[in-house]
Amino acid sequence: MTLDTLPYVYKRLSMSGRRWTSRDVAALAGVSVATVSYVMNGRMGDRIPSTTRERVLSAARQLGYSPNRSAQSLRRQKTEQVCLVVDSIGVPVIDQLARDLHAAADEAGYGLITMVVGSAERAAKTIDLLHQRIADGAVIAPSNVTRFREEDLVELARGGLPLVAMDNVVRPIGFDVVRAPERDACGDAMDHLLTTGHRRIAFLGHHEEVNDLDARAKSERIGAYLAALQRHGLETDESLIVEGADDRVAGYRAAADLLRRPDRPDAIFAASARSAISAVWAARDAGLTIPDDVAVVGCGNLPETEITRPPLSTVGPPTTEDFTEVSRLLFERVLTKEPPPEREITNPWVFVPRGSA
Amino acid sequence: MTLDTLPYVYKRLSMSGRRWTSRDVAALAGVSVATVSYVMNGRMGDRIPSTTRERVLSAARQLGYSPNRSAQSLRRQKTEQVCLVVDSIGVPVIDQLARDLHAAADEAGYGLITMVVGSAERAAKTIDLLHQRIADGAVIAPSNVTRFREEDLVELARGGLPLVAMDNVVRPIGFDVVRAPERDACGDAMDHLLTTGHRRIAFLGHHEEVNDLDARAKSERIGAYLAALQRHGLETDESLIVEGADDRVAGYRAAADLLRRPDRPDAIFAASARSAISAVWAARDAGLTIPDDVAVVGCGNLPETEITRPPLSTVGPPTTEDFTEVSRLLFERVLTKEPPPEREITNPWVFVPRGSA
DNA sequence: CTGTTAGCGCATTCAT
DNA sequence: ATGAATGCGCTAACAG
Repeated sequence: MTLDTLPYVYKRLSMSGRRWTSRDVAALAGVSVATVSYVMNGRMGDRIPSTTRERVLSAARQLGYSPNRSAQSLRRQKTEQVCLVVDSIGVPVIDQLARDLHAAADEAGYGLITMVVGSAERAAKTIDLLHQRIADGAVIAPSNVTRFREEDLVELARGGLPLVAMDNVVRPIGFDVVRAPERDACGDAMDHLLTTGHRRIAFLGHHEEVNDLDARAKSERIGAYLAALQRHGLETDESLIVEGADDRVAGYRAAADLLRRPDRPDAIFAASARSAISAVWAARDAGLTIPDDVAVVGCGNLPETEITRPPLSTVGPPTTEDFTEVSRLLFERVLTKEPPPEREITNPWVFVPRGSA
Repeated sequence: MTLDTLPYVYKRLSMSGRRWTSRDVAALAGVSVATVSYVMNGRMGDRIPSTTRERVLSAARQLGYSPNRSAQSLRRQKTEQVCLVVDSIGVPVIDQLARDLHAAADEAGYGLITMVVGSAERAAKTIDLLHQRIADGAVIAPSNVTRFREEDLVELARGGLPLVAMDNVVRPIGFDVVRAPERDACGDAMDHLLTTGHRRIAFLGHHEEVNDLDARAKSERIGAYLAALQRHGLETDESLIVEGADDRVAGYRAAADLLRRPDRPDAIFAASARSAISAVWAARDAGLTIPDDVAVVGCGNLPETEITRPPLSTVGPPTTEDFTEVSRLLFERVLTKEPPPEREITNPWVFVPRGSA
């Protein structure tokens, strides 16, 4: 039976943009929808004779049929998708996370959808979508811009959504938490700078953490910076703290401005690796020697730290970033019937001196 | 009526991880599911008395109810999500695209899901998901790694999926196409290099385009490079063509290697802006002067081009990258009943000399 | 103003 | 080995 022999109604429908359903395939193949379902899902192994199977497959191919995902999800009570929630893309560490999670999803036969949450508004919307079961599980990734409230995550988990949060603040209540002890490692780096004689240390920060007092208190990086100054009996010079200097261009401009000043800093502590790299360039462009004239330290362990001159000293995971563990936690939750106990993992963060400080 | 007064069955269900449905809310509020639906969707404006509305809302809040997205999508025949298909994240131009599309989606009340397609396998899977109507429309973004076949896009569009493809090859058959005439602009840049006396021009390329002959023929950037050499009567020196040198680290290493050679190139044409920036660094680290010792040109107009020394000459859109047009095209298709005619837009690409060449 | 009802497209028991 | 029937959770006619 070919398309030409179809009743009129089908031809009409094919024109009207309506998509084919399993019923259409069944009709064309001369079988019932159940059989179509069996064949499409490869169920019932050999219980369907290959002639029938072929007939169905051919009918499906002819119509360009593919099962409707919404209907499937509704019926199966799962979407076979997991969701990665990040607050911005283009940050190298996020890219790595996406790659690792993607690999795990592929292996489990799951899809990965990424939601970029750049504002509180979109954060709320994303929480909502997660409640609506747009995915079978989610990784909530580190947030410099937006922070998710613990209670929202708890509620999500209570609703049965497998969840892994990468966060240093929220407690693991019904979900897993992966932490990175940034504060101590940043403190080590600051100690290093201070014990090697640096007294005017500038801070290149993210957006909100510098001016929003509440955020500043919570941000481990600027928190460690401020605490270290205090610990060593130094006053903080607010003019050395720059807001929104976490990307490459802003970082370069901020560093260049700082280094042009007569009372220029003798060290720069950058909250991102990208701005630290830019600071290295700004210093070199200003004719300064690193680390003698100005020392530079960044946060985050990018491969790029090894192609700067001198190599960039950073605070971060001891080796390269790796999120296979996070992915494992998520899929353990997603794939098992009974949810595992809440887990709390702390990944190492250390100060890695490489030459720029 | 509070949770305490619920029949036993409900309490049990609340423990078993089953999620509440509109029926549960209706029961708790003492109304019908229709009313719940009306209230939840804000339909029937004032036709629902506020007392009833409040009762429903309160019941929903009490149960932590939110409508099941799969059921909603199935019933409404739309997901209210659009999909951005990219081949990798972490590429600045993609980030901008995501931002612009996100803005448009927000405005239309749509969600944006991003699918990262790093391999042919995942490309096939993504096409499949699109067929399964995981979204109401999609933007297929420029692909250095994976290229989508025209026939796949055509089939998708024939199925009624609003589609915008950013591609220089596929024809707009049932969908819109946005092009960037990279070839001519790259040719201009090469002409500039060649007419200013450069004879040994290296090429830093993406992965496949260098070694896969078919891909090389299709890639506009290396194509323009090769054509320009030929046009000016120069032989191509394969040892000056480097594969997989499109990211920052690989670009740096490749450029450093090239510049260390006794027969080092007198110019570097990079297929990405990131590798061009790395090439600038490599040249400076090698003690070479740009553009006198070695000229550098990149592809793609990043803000960063203006913080290199000297500023990076690039091939790309005349101003900064902007994808509001792409977003507009998509949502015009998504939001209108009758699909607009196929549109084919060509965005300008030019050679912008800035100092490095 | 609100309840009843009929599907949306699919997977799955239960018959045969 | 296959078909008929049921319902996943929701929306939207239609009735009242």
